[in-house]
Amino acid sequence: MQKSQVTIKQIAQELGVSISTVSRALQNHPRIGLRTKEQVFAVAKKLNYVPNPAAILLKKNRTSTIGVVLPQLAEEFFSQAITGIEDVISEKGYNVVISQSRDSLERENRAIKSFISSRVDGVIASISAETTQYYQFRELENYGVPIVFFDRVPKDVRVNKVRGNIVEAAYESIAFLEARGVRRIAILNGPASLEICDERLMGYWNALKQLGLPVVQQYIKSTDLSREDTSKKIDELLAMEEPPEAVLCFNDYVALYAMQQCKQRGIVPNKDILFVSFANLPITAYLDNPPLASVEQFAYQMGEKAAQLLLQIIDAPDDSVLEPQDIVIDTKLVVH
Amino acid sequence: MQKSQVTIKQIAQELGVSISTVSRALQNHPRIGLRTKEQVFAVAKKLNYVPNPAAILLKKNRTSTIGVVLPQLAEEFFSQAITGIEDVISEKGYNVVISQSRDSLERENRAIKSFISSRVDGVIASISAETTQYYQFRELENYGVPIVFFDRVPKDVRVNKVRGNIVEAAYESIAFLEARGVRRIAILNGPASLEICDERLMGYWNALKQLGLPVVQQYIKSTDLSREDTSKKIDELLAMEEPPEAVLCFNDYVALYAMQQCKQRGIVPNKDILFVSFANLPITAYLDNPPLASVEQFAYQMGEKAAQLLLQIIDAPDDSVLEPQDIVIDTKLVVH
DNA sequence: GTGTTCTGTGCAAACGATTGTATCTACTAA
DNA sequence: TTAGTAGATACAATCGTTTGCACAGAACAC
Repeated sequence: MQKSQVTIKQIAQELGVSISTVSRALQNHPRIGLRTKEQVFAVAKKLNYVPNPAAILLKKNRTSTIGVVLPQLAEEFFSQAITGIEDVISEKGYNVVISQSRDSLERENRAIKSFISSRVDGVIASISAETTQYYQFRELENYGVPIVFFDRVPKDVRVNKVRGNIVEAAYESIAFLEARGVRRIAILNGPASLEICDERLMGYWNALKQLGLPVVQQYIKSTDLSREDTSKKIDELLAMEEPPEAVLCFNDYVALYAMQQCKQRGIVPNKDILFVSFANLPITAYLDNPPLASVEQFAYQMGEKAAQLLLQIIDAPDDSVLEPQDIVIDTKLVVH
Repeated sequence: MQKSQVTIKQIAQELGVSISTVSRALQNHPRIGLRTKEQVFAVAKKLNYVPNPAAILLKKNRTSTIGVVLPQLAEEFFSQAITGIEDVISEKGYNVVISQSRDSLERENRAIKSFISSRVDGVIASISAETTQYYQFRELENYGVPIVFFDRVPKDVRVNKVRGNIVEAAYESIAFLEARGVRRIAILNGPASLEICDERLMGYWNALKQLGLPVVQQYIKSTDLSREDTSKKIDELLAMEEPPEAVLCFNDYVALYAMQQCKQRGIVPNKDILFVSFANLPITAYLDNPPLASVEQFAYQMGEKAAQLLLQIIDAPDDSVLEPQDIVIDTKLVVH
């Protein structure tokens, strides 16, 4: 039943040439004659030859596999990004190994360890909500595995990043609300360890100042992205003496959690209190009462860019020193 | 910067023993003395030794990698299933390579080819909407790669399957509607090539007969799962002289497409026409007007079972002949 | 006829681990 | 004392492929 492994040895035997000739022929080596090449290809096809990746890896030290670690696939943003990555990478003959951290540092570390032992050629990562230190990623670098971060990129470190223009998007969101006459605006941000949270805050801040809106310290909340924490924080906002008229949320999930909590408190979202968020998930199109507006971050494109950058680094000659790149992708505020 | 690969050879040198001793020590071979073992482990740890998977594969012909091909990760059902698969499989030291077919036969075939050339130890698949023939999967079997299908399993073939109890779920859904006094019930099914579509139809059919509900040929529609086709089919139903009072949909996405189309036609879903569907996606919890009820299919559990079955087959001794298994997981109708 | 330059091919040593068999030492039992 | 045995380790072949080097023959110029 089981096909015995076809090797170049068998091809060589069948043709009465040596295995080195076969190997070179299959690689289109210029020193091999045209006729020989044709014969080799014909026999290879006939025998259904599939090169053994292990042997190639052993010689070339390349797995043609890249590892991706991200919070969770169930978030459409990430599954779209994966699709972008896959499209770019599979075109170049690479495979993708995916691991979900589910926002747990421990899972993230496990994934990285597994990437090291399976010898991936590179890693694309979007860090977990718990991640504040990067020694585990440094470990990858020690093994010479290049890394590109996307969306949830670490701050403070010189690394390759692909991310949305969050500062501007946040600014734009606030301006959008201000144009509607809203003045008291809160922010339900994510964990402070993420650079993209700083950026949201910065855009928020800038906008408040430049547009002359009131800056209230208690309007600024950060959550660990869980439903529970989000509910708690929105409750705090609602309980204030002067609650905000609008909330800028870290992403659509946070907005949905918060909006549900509002409903439970008898407050009608987007009427009594307005919501604007990030991600612009396709599912929001099916909501009767989606966030007023959401920042489209072009996840697919981000995945593509990250993959392209990674491949570029992998393909760079070993002695070339590459400066870490910081690619910023423009976002777009979509009004629902 | 780049750590040179640490090999057992270096460990051997450091200790002044032979590489075979090191190899056996690392595998806890009984023939190696306790003291030697301890020393080997200590040095391995010190040098940060990571075994080279290629070399092991070359000898043992095992990649410790399994391939998963499914329609799309963005569907929460599938990302949940992946999570179940990952949890089971990573515990046994396996990796997962994921490929999305996006319901295209060509992409599915490409994924399988790539699985063959990367020598995965096994494959878990949920077939694309376009798939009607299975020769590409047979190809995998030719190479001795075991396959387990889940949810979207092929029909007519003797293969390993893990699937929901769809016949019963469909029956139950119809009974649920009948109990509410509904009599004219249509079905918006998926492509006929999928066994799970047959089963939906069978359950639907059985229920209509046993409950004495009218059987109308034009009430039975099948779609290719796309938004366009779904809109077209629901339009046909709405345009009938005696349109159905309720529609049983292939899954929540189909239901959402259909419901949106209804709205466009000025018909209020779940009031003018009722919807019941499959999948019970978490996102429906955020809808103001979700399908009236949805069949929970326990995707995570399905993924787990599929992974367990696959590992069991992989671990079975080569000469053992295994009967294909058909594992059925109970579903549950969740009323919203 | 001798050297030079191509072209086309083969030999054999890697890559890093596993594993059957051989070897060496020390100890026990007769 | 000596054969026998068990324990600990080493040797070397092997997995499938790549690749530097060697080599053979043909074509060409002088």
